[in-house]
Order: sequence, then structure tokens, then C-alpha cells
Amino acid sequence: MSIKIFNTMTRQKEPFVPLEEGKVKMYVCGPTVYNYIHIGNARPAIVFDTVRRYLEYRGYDVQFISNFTDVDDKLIKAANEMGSDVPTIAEKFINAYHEDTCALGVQKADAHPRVTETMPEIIEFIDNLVKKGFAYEAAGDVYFKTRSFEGYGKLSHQSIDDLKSGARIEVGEKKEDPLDFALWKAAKEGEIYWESPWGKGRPGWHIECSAMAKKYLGDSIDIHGGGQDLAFPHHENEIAQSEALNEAPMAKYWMHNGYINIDNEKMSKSLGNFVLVHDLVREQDPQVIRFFMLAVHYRNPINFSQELLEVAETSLNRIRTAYENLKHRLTVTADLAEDSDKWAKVIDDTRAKFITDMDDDFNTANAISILFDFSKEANVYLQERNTSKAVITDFIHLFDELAGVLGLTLQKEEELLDEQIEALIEERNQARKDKNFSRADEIRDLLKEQNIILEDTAQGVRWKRDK
RNA sequence: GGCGGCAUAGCCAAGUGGUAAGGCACGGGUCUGCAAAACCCUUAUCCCCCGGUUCGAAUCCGGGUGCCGCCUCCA
Repeated sequence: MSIKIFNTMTRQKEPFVPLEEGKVKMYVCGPTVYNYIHIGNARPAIVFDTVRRYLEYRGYDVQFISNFTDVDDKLIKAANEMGSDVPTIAEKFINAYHEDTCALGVQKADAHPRVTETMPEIIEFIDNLVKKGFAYEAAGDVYFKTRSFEGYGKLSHQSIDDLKSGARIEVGEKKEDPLDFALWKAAKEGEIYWESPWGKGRPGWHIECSAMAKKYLGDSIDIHGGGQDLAFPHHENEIAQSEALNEAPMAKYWMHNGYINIDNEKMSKSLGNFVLVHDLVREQDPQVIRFFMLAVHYRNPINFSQELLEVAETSLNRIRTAYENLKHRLTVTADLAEDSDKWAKVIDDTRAKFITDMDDDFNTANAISILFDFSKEANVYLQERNTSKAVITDFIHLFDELAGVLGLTLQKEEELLDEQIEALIEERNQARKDKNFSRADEIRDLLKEQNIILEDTAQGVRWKRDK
């Protein structure tokens, strides 16, 4: 049995066969860091974090890259409005992104490249496209000549002529064709800029992902992911840029997660109905948010509401309670029963079913239903007068194993909190050893915000809560 | 106009040819000093509607209705 992935390019589930046996190269489009992320941004973060965890669980060596767009029009606008500058705004919201996604159980990528740190590669990429005749310079801008790339529209399954009717030229643009898109934008007066062969300016939106994927993962990658709205035009343009230059398929599998609606309406600034993760996690257990997202298949839309979130919490608590029941029994009873083949089989079957469901295009909704079934099995077992510590331990281990694949922790909240603190302290210790004192201080400040005081003593670090 | 998605019990949600998972809520029962937790039973003769293919369809095909997304920055 192998993993199957729904590929947007072919519109069907395909067996997953990586380019290089045992290895997976994954690139997921990250946020433009001009504000705190909303729950719509959180979905791809959680979905693709789960994909990554599952691929690793299945034995793949996964290289996971996710970018930050830290310079673009929205950032420039935000900086002006806040009376700040682009690097300051970007830095602030990159830190906030890490904080918010960490709360949601999202692991850091192997690298989080930023546009501003990839400038030489981006410029070289554009330069080579110009040299190959796929792009042209026009008064300080550089545009990609869309019609020069055969196969444009293959991801979104649109013919280039159908697209043309929807395309438009903004006033003042110097495109030769409405479908052409910007690779490089000349800087206006007072705007942040970088030097380039075409003068002072900054990259267009799409080029960064092409340049970063190439820099970190090579000309062809296994999985490219993002929200479904990125399929067109963003990913279509990435394909055009990358394949025109590299002459190799950019990605083998294209994955797109569905939208989140608020009370059945699309989240948007104009409707004022967007929910920031930063605000939500103050009143809602982040694990519940993650559970809520994974309870629906990643390609389907999710409707978000406070009521549904509360139902999700009740549901998750059923699993958590079963887990706690097991832990509690372990501490209060003796080892009174023999090991049993019957329960060993339940455990093996549960793992097998979980894998079957996840293999099928990461069907986390089904995988979670397996956890419910397993919770019931655990409770049934605990009804027996005499139980075996080994069996109970096996139950607990499997809970940890499977919930871990989904990025969920079943520990009680207080315990979880302590564990997180310990983990952060450990990370800080390492940072101090590495003489990365800025990161060490960052962690100390982070904990201080949570009223956790760290004290470095000769015997090591101790911490206490500042009441 | 082009491309695409969705419609399954009161609610949420899997299931893409073999006879309706799971969760929440509701009702009945068991256990229990109380409470909690838990267990058992019950809850869709049927999957938007109409045709068709098939031994057999929620699942495939045709038509219809309703809702939604992309085609412009967007997760």
C-alpha cells in the first residue's frame, strides 16, 4: 500500500512516488507578513505540517521549506499607515507568525527563507529569464512574457485565451500583453529598493517562490502546497517561471487546501469578519483549533463559528478523557491481568486503520474517527476488573503515537504548559551553548510574557511562575 | 462568459459501484454515597430532484434546482 495524493495538476489521486527514494522535497507558500495571521492562514500551516509529520511517520526524510514574503505592496502600505518601515513590520509579524503557529502545534520548517535574504538568487533568476527570452524589461520593470511559455494554464486548467478575457492592465503599466506579470517592479519615490540590472526596485510576488524552491530544493520538487486560491495565478506563474528557466517540471504533486468561511461567508477585510489566531488563542485552547481543522478533509471548505469550535472541544475532550483514564488507572492499580492477544490485536488493528486512512490523501477526518474508536476500546478495557499494566501502557503509547502524527497532544493543559516551558528552556539552553544569545533572550522574554521567570543558577536553569 | 467545487440524520462530517464511519445533541437503561467518567440500547429503509447505465449506485452518465470558489491582492 502506498500513499495517495490528490494532485491539482491532474485532478486525481495518484500514488505517491518521490523523485528520490525515501526523500521528500516540500515547499509551501507562506504568508505575507504585514499583519497577524488569521485562521485562514492557519489552515495551510496546520494541514501541511500534518502532511509533513505523516510523511516522516511513514519513514520519509522530508525537507520542508516555507517562505515569508517580507517585502511587497501590502507591507509598504502597512508600514506607511503605521508610521514604521518595512523591515520593522516584517520582523514583528514573522515573530508573531512563529508564536501563533507554534501554539497550534506547527513545527518550524527546515528553512523559512525571506525575500529580502534571497535577493541575489531572485535577481539572477530574472536575469536568466530575460536572457532566455522569456522576460523583458520595460522602463525599470521586468515582465514575464506569458505567451512565450507553452503550457501556461495547465495547473488551473484554463486556456490562455479564456484567461485573457479576465486579465487587465493597470493604468500606467508597461506590459506588452495583459497576461504578462511582473518579475521586478521599479521603486517609486521613497520606497524600499534593491539595486538590480534594471535599476532600483523590488521583486514581483511570484518570483520569490520560484527562486527559493530552486535555491533550497532544486529544479524539481515533490510536493508544492498552498491555499486553493494560490493555484491561480500564483502557482501557475511559478510554474511558468521555473519551468521556462529550469526546463524541468517544477513539482510532481500540487496540493491545495480549501477555504475557511465565517458563518458561511468568505473571510475578507471588507466584510470585517476575519479572525486572528493571535486573538483566538487567548480564549480558545489552540489544540482545539487544530483538532477542529483536522476533523474536516483538507480539500473541503470549513465553516468557522464559535459554536462549532465548542463542539470540537467537547469532541476532543472525549479522546483526552479516555487517555487520562488510562493514565490514571496505571497509577492506582496493580498489575492484575495477563497480557492478552485480543487487546494486542486491537492496538495493531487501530494503527493499521489509521495508516490506511492517512495513506488515502491524508484523510485526517477518518483518522480522527479511528481515535474515537480507540478511545472506546480503551474505556471498554478499563471496565475490566483486572487489567494489565503492559496493555494499558500499550494503549497510551499508541495514543501518543497517532495523536503525535496529527500534531495533537493529549496531555492535560497544565501538564502541557509545563512541557512547553521545559521545551523552550531546553531550546534556550542550546541557544546559549551555541552562543545564540539573541534567541536565548527572545525565549526568556517570550516566557516572561507568560509570567514565567527564568533563573540561571550554577546548577542549571530553574523557573517559577510570577503570580 | 471560462474553469471548478459542494448538496449525506437536529447539527458537524467521512464514505466515489456492493448495500449508510465517527463526533455533538436527544431519549431509554446499567454502574454510582454524591458527582464525574464509562458502558449498553435507540436515532438516515436511505444520501437535493428527475431520468438512465448496472445483478447492484449516495457513489457512474444525462438533465434540473440551490449554494460556493477561482478567473483581480488573497491561505
